[in-house]
Amino acid sequence: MPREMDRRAARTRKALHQALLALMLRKGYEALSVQDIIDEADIGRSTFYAHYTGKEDLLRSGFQMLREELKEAQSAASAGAEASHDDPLGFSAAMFEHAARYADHYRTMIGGRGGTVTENEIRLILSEMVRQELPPTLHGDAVPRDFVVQFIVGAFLTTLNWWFERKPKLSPSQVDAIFRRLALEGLSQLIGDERRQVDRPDASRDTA
Amino acid sequence: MPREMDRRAARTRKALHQALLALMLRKGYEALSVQDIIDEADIGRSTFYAHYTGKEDLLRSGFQMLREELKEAQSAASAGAEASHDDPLGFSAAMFEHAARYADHYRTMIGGRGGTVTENEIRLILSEMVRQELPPTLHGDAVPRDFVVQFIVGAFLTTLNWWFERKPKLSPSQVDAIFRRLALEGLSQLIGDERRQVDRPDASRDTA
DNA sequence: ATGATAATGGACAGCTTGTTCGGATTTTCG
DNA sequence: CGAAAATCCGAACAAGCTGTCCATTATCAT
Repeated sequence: MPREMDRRAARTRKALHQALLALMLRKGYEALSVQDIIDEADIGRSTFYAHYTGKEDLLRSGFQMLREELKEAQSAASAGAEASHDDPLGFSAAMFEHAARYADHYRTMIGGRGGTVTENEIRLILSEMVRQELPPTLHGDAVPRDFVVQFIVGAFLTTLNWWFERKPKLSPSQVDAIFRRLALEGLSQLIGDERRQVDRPDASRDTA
Repeated sequence: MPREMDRRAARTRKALHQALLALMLRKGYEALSVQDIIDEADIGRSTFYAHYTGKEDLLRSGFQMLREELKEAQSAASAGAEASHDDPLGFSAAMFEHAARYADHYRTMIGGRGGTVTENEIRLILSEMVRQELPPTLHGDAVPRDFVVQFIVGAFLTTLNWWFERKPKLSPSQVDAIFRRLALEGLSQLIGDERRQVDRPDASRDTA
């Protein structure tokens, strides 16, 4: 791999990435043909195949950057609050921040537009992040560990999708609050179920 | 729509549905061509287009049956336990039973194999079911109603996918128990977070 | 500037799609 | 049973996409 890339190559790749992003927002990934991409980017056919093996390759390479940056955000977040195992979803705020900054990219990945490949990819990334944050032991063995991971990742994706589609005006921290409320405390509190009326921990733990 | 269908037409459609199911289990939906389907079903090209406008049409028509049966299962479940608003996820057990019976169908719809169309379709079906079961008012206005719906649907799908991919031996009721544990009570109880150690309601409510 | 290197655009064969025929076959109904 | 009606079939089509090849052109290092 060439550490420094020819300027032409760099420009070509950038153009392709931009074209892909724009088209995915418009038509979704699956409906896209290589033809569409090179038309949008105004790039020759063979040029495309000189750089990537197909649209999936192009897509994946686009993830690389996001993936690394997200990992950094996680590190930063769980380093700040060393209480990683105390608040195992502590990095959720950082994640929503990151999503807000790259809203367009996330939008293409999540919900209908993304398609199978994209969905899988982001699931893997998030899964690993969650797995790291999760404490080594869970109370009781009733709920398998890998299920918990999947559950959280699913909740992330659901939240992101709802955010972008329904309430794009909400700030990352607002979304994070809603997410945590539901994922951490569960549905019982929200739903009828008066009996359990939960003597809630009075929510005055610390700052908010 | 012909109330009674010509036997030949019925056979053709059945063959196409079976072919689609088999191929989706093998290769997934997106990767499928009409060519593959008619080869597998041993049906002429023009015959296919005489019945359906394309593979998506065929797919959707396959849902019809499942959709109706699932609705019935829901009705039955929430009729038995009239406490619909008391235990708003009371039909979850019925849903997992249904999924177990039509495991092959569900398997094609969920997780990688399904593709975008399928995923959307099942999301819609489940969303409506959940929306009906949800009580008219939620405690506090912190969490928007439609978000709760999406959250539950997402949890369903996550659970189904995990079940099929990782622990296909589990019984519907076992899966349901795990699901309810996480969705209703939330993560706090499972995860470190010793402080909140929840004075749990002693779980001796009534029958189980 | 000049040769070496790499990106580029256009053209190619192979495949899938969706449509349109006429003819063969099966079903339905009298 | 027998005829009319409906359905299936196979072939052939234009159009579109895919992935590869090669000659041309632009950039890089010296």
